[in-house]
Amino acid sequence: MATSAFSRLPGFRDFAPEDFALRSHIFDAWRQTSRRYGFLEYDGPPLELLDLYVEKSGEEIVGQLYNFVDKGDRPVALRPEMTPSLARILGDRSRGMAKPIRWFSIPQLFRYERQQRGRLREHFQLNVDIVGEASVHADAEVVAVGIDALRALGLTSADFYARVSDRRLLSVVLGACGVDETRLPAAFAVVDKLERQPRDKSHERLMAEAGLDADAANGALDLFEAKGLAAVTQRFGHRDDVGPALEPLHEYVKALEAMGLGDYVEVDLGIVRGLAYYTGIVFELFDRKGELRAICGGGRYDRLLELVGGEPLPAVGFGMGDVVLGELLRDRGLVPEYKRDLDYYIVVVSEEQRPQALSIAHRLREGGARVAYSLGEQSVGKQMKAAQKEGAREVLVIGPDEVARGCVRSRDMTTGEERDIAVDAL
RNA sequence: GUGGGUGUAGCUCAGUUGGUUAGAGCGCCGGAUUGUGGUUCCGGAGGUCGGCGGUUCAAUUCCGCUCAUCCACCCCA
Repeated sequence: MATSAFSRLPGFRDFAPEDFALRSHIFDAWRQTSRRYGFLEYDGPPLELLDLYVEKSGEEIVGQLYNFVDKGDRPVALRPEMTPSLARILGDRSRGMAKPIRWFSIPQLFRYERQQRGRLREHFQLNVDIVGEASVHADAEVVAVGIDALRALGLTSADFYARVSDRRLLSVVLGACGVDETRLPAAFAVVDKLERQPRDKSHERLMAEAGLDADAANGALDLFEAKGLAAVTQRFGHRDDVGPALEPLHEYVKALEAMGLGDYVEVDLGIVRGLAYYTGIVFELFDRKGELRAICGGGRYDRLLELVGGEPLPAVGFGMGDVVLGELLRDRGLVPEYKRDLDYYIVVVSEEQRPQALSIAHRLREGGARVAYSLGEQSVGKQMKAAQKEGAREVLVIGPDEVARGCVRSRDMTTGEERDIAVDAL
């Protein structure tokens, strides 16, 4: 493979028109869906102070950031996610804003990691957030946007589904299983890994890291493998701590069912999500075949705004990346065929007619039409070929005869039909 | 960051058990067709066989390193 002296940085993409078409297709669906729910679009700078990320995720995340010291000696980083920026932006102005705040954004995000399928060093992510509303209906609304954004791209419940959990419920269930409060973070980490490691390994870790005995660990694993809320309700529903903690998820699922999105939702307490700032219901969208990484992930983060120095406001949101989504659309044959599209191609028979051709082209363009013509001197046959390649729907031929008669010869490129059109009628 | 697979034309891939000028299809450019596209036919351009080094009379082929890419791990925004 011939490599130019300036190769593309690993994990970064070029978007030639064919690639850009898919990107636009995805962005259009994201924007239209978000707006249908009343969300407003915003953006922030791609470069932020490093501390914004260290603050909420801890020092260790720095290893995955594109960070450097700028010329003003400020430690800065390319944004790896949007939520901290959102929290910062709102921190400055949320006090004066009507609640709930419904905002969305499509930022390009960066992370310095080894790339793999569905995971690059740069991607675009739809971020949808509701700030200032603690009701579970905000949680339901947000996940509904995520589901509908995918439906807008032609995906159905046969292609993907949401797995939802609630960290508060998970905490009390683990407590009921016998996990000591101080061991909860460790237990969360084991639960997060449940699907990616064999059961006996999880069992071992629950004992070693979460402090459970063999029976308790088995009981907990049975509970998580059962999915759904039934097993938890049956076993712990009567308890004062677990019983009430089941309510939010029940209401959440009921709301989504009322929207007609019940087929898309499955309760699965094994969904934890890595980020430390989530405080309540969390969810991830996966392809049904389980071939790809999570398409989307989010949840409630009621303390983040305060943490970043803003007004204490409850919040819920998600991020949906364009990379995994693009893979899924490709796999399901849902990428629209790329085709060039032009309203008119003007064929100039000889150079004497070029001024008339330019005049017509300009008039048509002012009317909003997409118009092109050969920029060099070429045979009519060549120009026809070019018109075909550029996807022209109609060709306007202008030669000495046409000029003499004050018309152009129009050819419909689909039917091949030709007719004269008076120049004034264009 | 760790381990493994892969790397031949713009794209998808043949091929070379180490031996003169490395091939196909698609795409691109030109011609048949100097006032009419799609089809067809003919022709052409395009490759330091990812890079560097080693072994050899000879390396695209074997070896080492490196880079890129893919998979698993790690991590997950």
